[in-house]
Amino acid sequence: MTSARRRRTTRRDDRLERGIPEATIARLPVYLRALTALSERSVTTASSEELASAAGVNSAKLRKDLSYLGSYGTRGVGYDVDYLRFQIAREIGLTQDWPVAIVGIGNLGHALAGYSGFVSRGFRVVALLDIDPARVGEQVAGLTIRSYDQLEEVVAAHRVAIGVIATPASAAQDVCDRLVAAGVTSVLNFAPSVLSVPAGVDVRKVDLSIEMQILAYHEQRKLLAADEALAAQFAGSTMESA
Amino acid sequence: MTSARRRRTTRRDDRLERGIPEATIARLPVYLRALTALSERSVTTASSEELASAAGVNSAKLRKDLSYLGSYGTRGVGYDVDYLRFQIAREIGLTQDWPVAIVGIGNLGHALAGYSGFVSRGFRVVALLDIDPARVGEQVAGLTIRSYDQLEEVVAAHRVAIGVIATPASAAQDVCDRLVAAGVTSVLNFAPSVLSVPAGVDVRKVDLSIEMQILAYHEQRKLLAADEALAAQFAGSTMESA
DNA sequence: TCGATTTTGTTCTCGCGTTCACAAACTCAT
DNA sequence: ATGAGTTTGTGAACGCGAGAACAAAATCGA
Repeated sequence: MTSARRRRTTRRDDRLERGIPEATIARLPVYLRALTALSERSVTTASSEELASAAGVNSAKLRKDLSYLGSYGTRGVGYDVDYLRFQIAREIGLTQDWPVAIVGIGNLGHALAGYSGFVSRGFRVVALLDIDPARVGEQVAGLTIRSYDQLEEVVAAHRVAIGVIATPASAAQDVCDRLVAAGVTSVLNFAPSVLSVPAGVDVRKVDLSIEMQILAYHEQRKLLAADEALAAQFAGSTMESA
Repeated sequence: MTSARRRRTTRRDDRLERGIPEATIARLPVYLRALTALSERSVTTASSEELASAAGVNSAKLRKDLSYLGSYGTRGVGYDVDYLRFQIAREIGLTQDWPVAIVGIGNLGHALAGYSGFVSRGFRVVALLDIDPARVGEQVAGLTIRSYDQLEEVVAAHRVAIGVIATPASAAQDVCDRLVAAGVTSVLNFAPSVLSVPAGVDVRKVDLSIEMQILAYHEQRKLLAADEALAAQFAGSTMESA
């Protein structure tokens, strides 16, 4: 039976079983965005070179990435924009509906609840939860904020698989534990804290200030480099006069 | 002169000249956060093992990362929390003040303007800019929203080196061009678009929906894996009965 | 039908980052 | 003072991802 099932082992089969490299997965949404933009401009076909420049990557990398999904291009022609778009969307899982719950409706939670990038990609915010009784009942982005106590109820009722944490750091681990216990298996964490979760649960962290700090480091290096160049120039002139 | 300056070439000197690996830079803010948390709990000393678990990384990696900065630990003891904290902050450039301008004060811009993680790390939001005349003049997080027209003026007046783009994708490149022309050399982009900038300008992108899509991919794989396990079980039982 | 041209899919090589493992260096108890 | 016990800092091995380069496959014109 095993041999019958594996009679034709293509690269695609291989990759679906062994998994697509994480680095590739992280770029697929970018390609998807580029394809959507092209499609909106009524472009029907695009070469790897065109797509790559639209996505801001190297064309060899793009072709290799796409080859993990299968052979969806035509040599001598390029890729059919809409067809490839669908294939990538299917691969990521955007052709199905993902109910999402957001916990912590402060400034950031507010912004996330109204973020159009979610809705347009198969994500559906089904619940907003906050611990502050003063906020419960408030309308945000067409939803009513519910009590934190109803977390388990909401997760079960909507079969929520993805939870978003937008609380202060101090509350994040508790929220995470309750989400996981209620059945959530993927967590997107905006709180600046390290979460520990059981095996089988995925956590991704978005830290707004970390990105800023990385920029600060490079910015500082630019200043230092400019200083050194100036100092070297000055040292050179004193050497000459000495 | 060159030999006099380089009489003692330590690893630290090397790394400061050749630069610290990007992957390490990206983790330094995480270590910083962990150290701050320890300091607040009045912990004065921490081993690489303790620090690593607080930061959610492997201890060998943490030690190697820290070794790029210099030898700030004591063998047999560990790291002095406050001392190491200061060294990392200095390395990243957080001991100085970074004026920041935010362009696009929608939901997300609002959240960013009020984000405490910025202020507490040497970042100072000095200006909020929006193109919508209806919003200009509004008070957000203690600042008055100013007109997009004043961008150049504001950047020059406050010597803004870091610009944050929180506009829709369609406006992002234009905003970026104007920021760069005005003197900004680091851009943090929250808009879902690929920005092109001249050499010497750093861009970092934060895309809220990409992280979500990566989670969706893994979530889908979990479902597929569960399906396959079920199918295999079923196939096994039919084989037996056949 | 055939050759020229274009563009994909894949192989190969190289470099970076992660991890292991251990010597060097420090503390502490006796 | 010395040995036992810790913990850092780093050399070495390894694995993954990036990019170059090319063979395979498709189109198109004659």
